[in-house]
Amino acid sequence: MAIETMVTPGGVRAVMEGLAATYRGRGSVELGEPYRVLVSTVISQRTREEQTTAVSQRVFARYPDMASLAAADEKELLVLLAGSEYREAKGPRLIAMATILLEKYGGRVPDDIDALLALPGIGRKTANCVLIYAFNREAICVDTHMHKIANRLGWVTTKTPEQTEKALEVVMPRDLWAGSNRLFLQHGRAICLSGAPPLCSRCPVRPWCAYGQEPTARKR
DNA sequence: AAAACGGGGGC
DNA sequence: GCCCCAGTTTT
Repeated sequence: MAIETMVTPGGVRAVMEGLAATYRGRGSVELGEPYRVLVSTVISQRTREEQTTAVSQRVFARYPDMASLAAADEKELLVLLAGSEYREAKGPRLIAMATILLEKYGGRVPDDIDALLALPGIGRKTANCVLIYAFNREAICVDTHMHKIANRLGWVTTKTPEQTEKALEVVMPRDLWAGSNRLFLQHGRAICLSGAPPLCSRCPVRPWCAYGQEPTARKR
């Protein structure tokens, strides 16, 4: 019979501190220029970090601002996007997005969740990332790693990332929101793997984890 | 809520 | 060749 562990803000903080002590950045948030944050975050969708960085550098070198991206040739952009997943959808959406922002917002990135969500190619994950890294806002950006790990820890029992976002808003102390995504991303890549069994024996927060208590790892 | 979308890189 | 991967959109 597993020990029932109530999830509390204090318990969440303990785990977050364990992750912060382990991973790069320590849970701090590095801000960036809004245009670059927006575009690189779209590029990062379903794409590994190394490829995101490489592709973003190429795109920024060719399209340094909103106006140049709005005026981009689609074929040319598609070539630069090689290495980013779903590039054939992202290319046209990036141009459409930049065009809208140029016409309706003077080329600025809106500091508003609903305005961001209304843009083509922008969902909850990307919109919250932009609020956090471009505007230093307190938001929770739930990607697949965060969704998976929050469920494994036993913090939430949710089916969708949006449900996870809402549930975490309740149990996670607000000062930890913005930096949480980076920590969970690194943890998910290094230890708390998606497919194969997670590497629980090397996990810095195993003592607090529901999944880590199970005698035999099973998929979840 | 589940399926479609769709390709580069690592093994 | 096979499988995985910082989601978004459509059914």
